[in-house]
Amino acid sequence: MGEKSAQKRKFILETARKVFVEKGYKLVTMKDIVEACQISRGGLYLYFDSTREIFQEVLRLETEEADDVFSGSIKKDATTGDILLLFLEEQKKELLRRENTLTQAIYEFYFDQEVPRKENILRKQFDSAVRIIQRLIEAGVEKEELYCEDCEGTARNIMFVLEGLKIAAQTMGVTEETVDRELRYILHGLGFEE
Amino acid sequence: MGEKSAQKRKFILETARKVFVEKGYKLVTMKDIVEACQISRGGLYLYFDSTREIFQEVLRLETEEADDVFSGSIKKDATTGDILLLFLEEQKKELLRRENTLTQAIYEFYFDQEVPRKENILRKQFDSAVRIIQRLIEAGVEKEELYCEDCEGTARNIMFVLEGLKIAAQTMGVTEETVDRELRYILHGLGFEE
Amino acid sequence: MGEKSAQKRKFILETARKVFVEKGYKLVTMKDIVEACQISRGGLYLYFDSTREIFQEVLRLETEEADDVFSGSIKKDATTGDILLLFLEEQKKELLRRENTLTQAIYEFYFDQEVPRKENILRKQFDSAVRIIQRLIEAGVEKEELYCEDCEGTARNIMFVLEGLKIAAQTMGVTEETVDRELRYILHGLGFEE
Amino acid sequence: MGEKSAQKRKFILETARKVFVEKGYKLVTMKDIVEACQISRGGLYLYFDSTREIFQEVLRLETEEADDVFSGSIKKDATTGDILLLFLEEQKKELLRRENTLTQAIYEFYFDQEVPRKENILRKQFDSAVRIIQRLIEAGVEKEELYCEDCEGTARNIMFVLEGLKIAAQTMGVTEETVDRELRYILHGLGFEE
DNA sequence: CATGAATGAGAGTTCATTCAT
DNA sequence: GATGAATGAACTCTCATTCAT
Repeated sequence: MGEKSAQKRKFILETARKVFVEKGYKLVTMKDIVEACQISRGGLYLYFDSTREIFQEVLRLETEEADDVFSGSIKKDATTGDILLLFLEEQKKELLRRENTLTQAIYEFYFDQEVPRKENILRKQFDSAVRIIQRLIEAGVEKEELYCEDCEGTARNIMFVLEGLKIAAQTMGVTEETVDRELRYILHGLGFEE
Repeated sequence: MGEKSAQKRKFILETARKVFVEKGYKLVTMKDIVEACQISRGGLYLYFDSTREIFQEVLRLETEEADDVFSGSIKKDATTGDILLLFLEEQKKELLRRENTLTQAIYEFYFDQEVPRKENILRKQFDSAVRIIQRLIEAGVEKEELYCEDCEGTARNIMFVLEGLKIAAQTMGVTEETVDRELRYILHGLGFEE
Repeated sequence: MGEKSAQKRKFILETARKVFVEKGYKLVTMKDIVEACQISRGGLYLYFDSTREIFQEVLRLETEEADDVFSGSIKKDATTGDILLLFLEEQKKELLRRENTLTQAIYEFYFDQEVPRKENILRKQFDSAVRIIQRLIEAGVEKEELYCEDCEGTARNIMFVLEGLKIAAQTMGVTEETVDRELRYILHGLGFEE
Repeated sequence: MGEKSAQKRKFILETARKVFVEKGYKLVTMKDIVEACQISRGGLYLYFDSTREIFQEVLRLETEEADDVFSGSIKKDATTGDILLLFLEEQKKELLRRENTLTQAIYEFYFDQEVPRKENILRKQFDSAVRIIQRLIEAGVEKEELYCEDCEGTARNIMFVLEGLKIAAQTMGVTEETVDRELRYILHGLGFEE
């Protein structure tokens, strides 16, 4: 595939992303994507064979960028607590966003697939987030900003709460207050004084 | 559309439930259900007009039974801690079950729908569970079996963790140890000694 | 078939008539009639086997009554011209009525069927009307109220104009003025002074 | 829906025309047309969305051609009376034709539709025919070939007679003699000597 | 590479007709 | 007689996928 192709491929993925944001994963058809991209029906097949393949690529792009964003926010110099707060704030924003989010599509995708554990991006991101939080907490404990008995357990617990909030936000609706209250609960458990 | 044979209606709903367990919500077709029920194409339409309608009925049955189960387990005489343990054990079983669970279908259904907050069964069940856990904890605190500063907050937090575990189980896979570890973490936070 | 049946049969035909008035002939289904009658699906088949059969019966009733009406209006004592006027007035009313008329259904029915000439009610009515008009004109000529060279030809011509007006009313729309103008044209041709 | 192949579009319309000739308008299905055209089920939908749309296009073609034919026959040099005769002869042929005529379908179509007066092709053709006949008669009167008091009224009357003959031909059957007699009646009224 | 017409499988839906009760 | 549940054929419409250009 030449250079031009790479560009078009990118364009398709970006456009398809919008479709997935709009309709989730399961009900998206090749036709939907063709129409969104305004390309020819056959043209799409030159690049991808199925919505599954397209979604996987969309997901790959998504997570690559996500990693960038993450490391970006961490590079800033700040106290450990600040970083943790920043991270949680970021999660909150993501959580509450109803537009432009792939969340539902991602869940639907993983409902459908028997993805080998190792290749499961959702899992990889979850585990990586746990590790980061754990390190943040450990750093905070060291500096005596935070209190924590079982840093790994706490980190994991936080992530499960965030997952719980995320799915709740998508299925039952969750207000900003609810999220704030949960975050406060978590921080309080860490001996964090606002 | 009258009630026709209540028995057949029931049969259809039970059979459709299996289909939803198998395929989730979004990709289930009337044809899938017709075939699973081994009834005629037109026959299904005597009872229901759409998969949406069928799913809602399946859901109603499901939650009615769920309520029964819940109150059933509470009737037993036991210490507060035991009841809480029992409840969490129940949740764990439910969580880890990959067969015969409507979880994915329910999530997909609520992804799709703009359900008014008050009619959102998922939400109602969540809120009701929070209240029950809260009462259990309060009872435990009174009997000095448990320790807790903010019972309502803790109850809600527990439920979000459970939600997080549930969606994680469906999308990234979660082992029994992971669930146990999480439950232990929660119980530990309540000053519960195993 | 007992008495009760005859009554129900009548009821079905009267109700079916409304359906044919509403939808024409070709697109009426047995279901339409069942629903309009509020009887059971199977019940209708005890009386009739098809919409075709039902329509034929409706038509029979219709024309029987029509004959009555016709002879009724003729019984009055009046000058020949008055009777002719009365007849044309009646036709005009019928022509312009868009509600409660079987006209379209009848046309559709005869489009569909290869009805033997002798059994064709439309034709029988047409011919009978021609004869009546002819006699009226002849009577008028005798009394020197009217002028006419070829009474049969004129009578037939009048009927074709009326048919033309009728179909035009159903397909292109025809105003009262248009009908009046035509009737005046006809009467003028007969030397009729208003 | 683009224009796709104009040729195939044309082919579909021509084939569909035959179907409408055969079955009228109301009972024609997309399937009928698909089968007549021997194209694929989905293929037809690339060109048209409904039988209604197809019929409208068929009708458009039909009337365009009709206009051509009409102006064609008028271009010939001939006495006014000859042209009128020619026109009526044409109508007669059309009237008596039981094959290859859209007449029934057109009537059924207009039964079904609430077509705005201005867009009603049937009406437009009727009105246009009235004007043409009127002009022919006027020309004939001028040349003293014909006699006529109210040329417009007569023209309209002729058209209603023709309409009456047309619908009679489709519903009760009309012999050639009947038509001839009627035409003779009309011509006689115009002082036309055969 | 790219297009878009064409195909045919498959899902939705309606209804005539039958039949057990 | 009467009911209405049940069946299955027939239609509508959509879309994944292919292929000639």
